[in-house]
Amino acid sequence: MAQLNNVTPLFKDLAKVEHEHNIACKECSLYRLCLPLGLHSNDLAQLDKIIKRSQSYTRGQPLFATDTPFKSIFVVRSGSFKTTVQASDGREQVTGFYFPGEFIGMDAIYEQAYKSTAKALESSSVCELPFEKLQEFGATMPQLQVQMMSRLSKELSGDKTLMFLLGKKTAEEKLATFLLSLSRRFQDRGFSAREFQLSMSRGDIANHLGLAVETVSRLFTRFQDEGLINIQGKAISLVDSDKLKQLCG
Amino acid sequence: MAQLNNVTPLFKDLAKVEHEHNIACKECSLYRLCLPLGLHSNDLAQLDKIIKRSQSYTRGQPLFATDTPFKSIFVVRSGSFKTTVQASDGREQVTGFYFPGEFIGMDAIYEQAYKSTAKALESSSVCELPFEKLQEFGATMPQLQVQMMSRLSKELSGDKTLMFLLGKKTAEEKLATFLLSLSRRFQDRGFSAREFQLSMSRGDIANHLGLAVETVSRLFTRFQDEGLINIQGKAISLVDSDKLKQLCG
DNA sequence: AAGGCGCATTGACCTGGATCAATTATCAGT
DNA sequence: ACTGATAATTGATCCAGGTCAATGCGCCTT
Repeated sequence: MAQLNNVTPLFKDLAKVEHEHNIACKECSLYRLCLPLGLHSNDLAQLDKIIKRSQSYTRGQPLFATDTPFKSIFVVRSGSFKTTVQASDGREQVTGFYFPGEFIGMDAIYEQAYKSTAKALESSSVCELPFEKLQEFGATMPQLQVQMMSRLSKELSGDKTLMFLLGKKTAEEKLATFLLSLSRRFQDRGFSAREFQLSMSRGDIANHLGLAVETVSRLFTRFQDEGLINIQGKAISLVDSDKLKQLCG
Repeated sequence: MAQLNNVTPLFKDLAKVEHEHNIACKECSLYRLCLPLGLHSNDLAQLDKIIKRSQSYTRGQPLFATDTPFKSIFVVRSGSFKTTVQASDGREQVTGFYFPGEFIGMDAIYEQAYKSTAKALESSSVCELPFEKLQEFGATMPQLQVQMMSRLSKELSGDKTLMFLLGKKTAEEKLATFLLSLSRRFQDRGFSAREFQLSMSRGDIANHLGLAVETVSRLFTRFQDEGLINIQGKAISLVDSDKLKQLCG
């Protein structure tokens, strides 16, 4: 329950020590989730040199904006981010939420410009990977290229799943799926799969799932009434994740 | 109007000559849309050797099925394909349509298994790129890796756009956007942006856009009544693409 | 040319979730 | 501790687009 009331930024503790210091990749607590995985240690040392480490962002601060030139890919170090695409009429779609070890900005490689906006959801930090350097290194480190492609492919695969969710699932299924996806990601990062903080607003969740805020709010209440979850503000606890799993469709 | 009544497979003529012969990449009419773009000619010759060329598929025939091991990426040579993701309850989402020069199967790299199904929409052919070989070559041809990443990134970027469409657009906006996207792709391939054949069924279109078949059918009729398009079966002609552009939102 | 089958169209009706509106929490800043 | 702003909840109503049902149209097969 202590964790439920913990209002410090998500994952802060995970990278607490490293946050202020320029710790090397191989000492980083995110190592096994991150890009360098599988590199030889001399290659890793090389990579280490080009990474701009632990840049900090506060809640709402943009990591990059739409239509700015592409320079770097970012890896979340601590905290969390959201990405959105906008239409000229102001409508926008939250295309993803990003947690430590996840990559942001890969969809900009082709156009050589960011086609989305990334914003911090809380106090967060990233490692910046200058893409040009990454390419240079790739020439001598095929393993790095494989890793990069693998990452791109993973996001692609996730996007297809999201397309299914947006196109075919009901509101209930959407929200259940979303909660379990978060749960799994928290678990992968060594946190409780049962209790965590939602760093994004109800509005962000609704937008991401193609729903209205009111619908999300009502569903949270209903899920709680039905004993599936326990939610209080940003603190959520998955009481019956089996039932939740069934609701995913 | 002749083209409207042309019932031969889409793009057949584009790759007609090459279709039966094992023509080299640099002689291929799709060259400027395809992977080898930007490779040095000796690298290209190498690549040429590993490509399994012009395999043919008939309407409805699967290129690969969900959960089969990942071996190759495919490039459409002629005709067209659709990809779908399925849920256990039978629901499925058409995640994309693919035309000559476009890549299929890139979302399988990470999982090392296809997580979607690809089916030919008409008589079609592909070039198969064995991924393992592609990786080997990548070690000595950084340019190839860049191309691959660029491709992956392009699809990623397209998927985000599709997410916006699925999550935020009205039925009318969805269909208008879809038609113009097709139009642009036909144009890129040297065909008329105004008149073309829809190789996919109304059902496929509806599914892809997160709509019911009936809605798509009604919209086609309405667009025609309003003088925006001319449609007769699979043959469509964009009469007022400016107005159509306005409808995209 | 007749029958059959899948696809497409059209009409009538219904509903899940959006929208509108009114409170009520929550929280950041002083 | 107070306060204004922003986010979240809850209720009432509405409508875009889904569902159901009937019919029409190619197109293939014999």
